[in-house]
Amino acid sequence: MEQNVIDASGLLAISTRLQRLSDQIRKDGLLIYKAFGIDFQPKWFPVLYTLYKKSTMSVVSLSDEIGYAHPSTISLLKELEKEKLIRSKKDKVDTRKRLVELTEKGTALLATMEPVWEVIIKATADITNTQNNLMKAINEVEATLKEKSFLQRAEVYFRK
Amino acid sequence: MEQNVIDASGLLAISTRLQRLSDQIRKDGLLIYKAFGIDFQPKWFPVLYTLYKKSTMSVVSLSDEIGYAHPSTISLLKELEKEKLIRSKKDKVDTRKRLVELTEKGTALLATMEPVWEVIIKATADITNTQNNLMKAINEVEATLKEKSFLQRAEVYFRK
DNA sequence: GCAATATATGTAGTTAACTACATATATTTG
DNA sequence: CAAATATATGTAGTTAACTACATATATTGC
Repeated sequence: MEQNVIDASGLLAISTRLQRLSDQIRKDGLLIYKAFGIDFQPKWFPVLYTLYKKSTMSVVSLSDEIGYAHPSTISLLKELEKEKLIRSKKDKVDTRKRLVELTEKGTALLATMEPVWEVIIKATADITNTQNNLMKAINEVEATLKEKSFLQRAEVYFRK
Repeated sequence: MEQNVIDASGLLAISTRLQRLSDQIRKDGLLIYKAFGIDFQPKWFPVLYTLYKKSTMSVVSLSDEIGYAHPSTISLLKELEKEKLIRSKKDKVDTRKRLVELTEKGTALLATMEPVWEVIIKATADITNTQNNLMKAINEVEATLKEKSFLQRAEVYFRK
């Protein structure tokens, strides 16, 4: 059981570790879509999946839903528009808003992806089905952080 | 218990979730160092901490240790050299190698950081001390992935 | 002991998120 | 109802990692 210095530093490097794992999973995700012959980038997933489930949304509500800053969403939408997977129109009631939806091509693509998602879900269940479940741990940590931020918690120990 | 579409997609979005959490923790980390009046960026942590523990290392072995691609390490080292926190010299045995070590300033900085780490360790223990322990979950998942990659696992379900 | 291969370092350019700022429209308030 | 404030979208520039490629030195194998 060799261990590197960063692992040994335990909790200190948690952010680094999370990022590394995220990266690894994303890259494998790309390979899986390729293996299925589907022209799809994992980074598109949050936007497309949300539109698939909610049909029409404004830019900001979409950003909130997927947890991205709105400029990130805008640049994804530009890319998806170029791919003709989504389109948008003005909201007639609130003209500030731009309403985004899947095109027929987009809907069709997502339909072909459903079986791939099933495979991904199974493979991910596979890897997270350990003593401490990663998805559950993330959910729990995010809930804990919502209650009281990391900084606020640190401040308590700081004063002691 | 409101839930957004991405959360509801469960395992599919795991990479996105990991990244978001990593970012949040990193930002709070930066605030904590600031609160302690320490001029330090969380991204420096892996390199500096490893040098603190191992004294002298080559660029590639350092990269392996912290799990980064070597160009990432090189650019961190450049930055740290500008800050006069590290220095480097040629290996006399293998002249390809550049040996990196902390300067006195670097060592001094890290010494002042030890109490901050304690606070960070406590605060992180706080947030990860949930039913499913995040650090343990990460360790377990990484070990599982080392055995057999995500793609290889997906391929098994693909064939079924 | 030289040719082929492997390893170490470095540079250039990419990526996918971010923050800060700008502008247009809606909503609220005195 | 006009001024002040809030919200929605968009642009520009930054960041922190990456991959691909280039070069120099070391090691291996015939």
